[in-house]
Amino acid sequence: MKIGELSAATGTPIETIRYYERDGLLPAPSRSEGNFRIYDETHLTRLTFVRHCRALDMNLDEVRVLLKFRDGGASDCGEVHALLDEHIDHVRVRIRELRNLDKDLRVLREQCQEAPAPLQCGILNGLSDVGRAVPSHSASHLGHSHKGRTRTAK
Amino acid sequence: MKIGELSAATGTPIETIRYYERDGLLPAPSRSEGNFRIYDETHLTRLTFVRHCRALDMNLDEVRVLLKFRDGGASDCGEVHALLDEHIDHVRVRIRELRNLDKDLRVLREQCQEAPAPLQCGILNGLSDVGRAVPSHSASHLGHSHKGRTRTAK
DNA sequence: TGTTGACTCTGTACCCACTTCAGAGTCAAC
DNA sequence: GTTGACTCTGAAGTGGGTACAGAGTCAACA
Repeated sequence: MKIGELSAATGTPIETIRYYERDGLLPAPSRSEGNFRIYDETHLTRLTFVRHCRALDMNLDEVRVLLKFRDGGASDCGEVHALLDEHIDHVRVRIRELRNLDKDLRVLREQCQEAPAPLQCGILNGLSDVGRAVPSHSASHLGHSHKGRTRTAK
Repeated sequence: MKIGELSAATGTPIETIRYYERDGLLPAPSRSEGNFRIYDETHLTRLTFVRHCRALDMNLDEVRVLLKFRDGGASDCGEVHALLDEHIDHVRVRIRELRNLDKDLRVLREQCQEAPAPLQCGILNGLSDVGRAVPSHSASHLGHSHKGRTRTAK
């Protein structure tokens, strides 16, 4: 299987596959005479595993840990459960943060329902207000609500 | 006001203030004889504005747009409303995504309640399953649930 | 006056998880 | 033999900062 086929089979951009190889998540495959990467079933399964983890928003370090367990690095899977539970906590914390954010944004939005001159706009003035405390909802170890990623395949 | 005072007054790391200046979000302030940056009230207000926007999870491009309106770049603030409404949509989409993620993670977690050998662990096997579709909840333009940021001040 | 220590300066590199690009090589089909 | 799709490597860019190194500034205290 060449890289394009693996890409299509897993919905992973080719560049990402090569990146995973450089990063040690995928073992370097054998090569054809013309130096093309040739993958087998084990690569397909492993890449699928990685992509499932990523789709569940795990970072690559977490994926690395799970891969180690998958490769037989532990006698039971208690640590797998712990990692997953912690990850679930991360996600829930982030949901709470974003809900608070949503509330703040709604309050801000209501400060200017009409469309007056910007100088009178309650939104812009609200954002400039030095006295008002900055809401700290997004101060956790969790990431943004912006910036695209995980564009499935090409 | 020197940069350390501005940092304390707004809860913004010094390096971030210099970064905003480089990035054009804050105008270059005047300098003291010893080449220290000297800020006034307008810098304080502007930086506060930027930090409020960031606390609401807007990206710097959105902040730039709002700053332009704030600087008098529009006759009414309809566009401010539009930007805010769109941002609120972003946040809500991300909340929905994360809820779906949470559901998927709970399902996965239930596939292995005991702690058997990793080879029998339903979680690891579930993640490896090539047949199972990768859930595409996080395929939007929105970001991660991981990776820390916005550490308020120092 | 000298020295300490807190503060500030510039410039560069690093973080994550990719993505994009340039320029070259490979290969099957026509 | 040529076309065009595919693949290769290596380097640089993305966002929004963070983390240095090494040098300079400055007020306070002895």
